[in-house]
Amino acid sequence: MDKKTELMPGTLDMLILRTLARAPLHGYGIALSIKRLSDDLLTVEEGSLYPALQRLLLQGWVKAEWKMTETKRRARYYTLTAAGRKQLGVELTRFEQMVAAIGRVLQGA
Amino acid sequence: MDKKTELMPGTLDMLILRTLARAPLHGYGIALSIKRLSDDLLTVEEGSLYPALQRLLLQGWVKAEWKMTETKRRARYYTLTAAGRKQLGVELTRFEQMVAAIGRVLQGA
DNA sequence: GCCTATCCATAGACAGGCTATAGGTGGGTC
DNA sequence: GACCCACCTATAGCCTGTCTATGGATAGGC
Repeated sequence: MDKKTELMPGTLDMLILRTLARAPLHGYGIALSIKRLSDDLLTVEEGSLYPALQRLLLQGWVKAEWKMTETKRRARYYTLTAAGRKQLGVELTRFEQMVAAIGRVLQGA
Repeated sequence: MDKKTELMPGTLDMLILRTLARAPLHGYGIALSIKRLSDDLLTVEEGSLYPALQRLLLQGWVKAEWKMTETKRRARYYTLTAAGRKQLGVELTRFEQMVAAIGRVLQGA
């Protein structure tokens, strides 16, 4: 009955890449950043986040290394690669096109 | 390698409801309408369209009846119900919120 | 007689997000 | 000392939704 998705399917990779384009971050930090910037409207569940990060690693769009956080915890920091930056561009363009196209259909030109 | 989706997942039901809000149509006509209004950017495959229509029927958001087209063909016309109109509103609101939220994340407020 | 556009519909594959679960640490409170 | 909260990673299995691949049928044009 209730459509409960907390994300727009297909946009998660783009959101992660965009977040990492600002600065390297660990998974938890990425989720927090997205949540905060969206005023709590977008919530990235762990079960979505980590598989997504695995995908991005496999594609070579991000790389990862273990570091210590400021709070002295072990955490895996993800960094955008050059390919990742390029991919981000592709996805941004596609997203904007899609939204524009949907807008035209909704509008009923 | 190639992200090939012709639609933004999760938006199809909304697009169909919006299309039917203008006038009752058969499946093929719905697909054409969306394709044209979006300047061919959004293509609704049959394998997506008919399952979607079944969903909408089950939810009671549209009803269907067999009629003849202007070109003398048997075709199943779908009409928006009151509940469907309400649902369309819900989905439109949600979509706009989502897009706005994503925009904020991309922007990096 | 054939081809294209029009029309319906389903089965099965597949991607991606969600639920549920599991485990570990630093720092504060009672 | 026991406990809880915030922090942090990760996986298995489910579910929803879209795509691919089929299958079938008819009207009209060439």
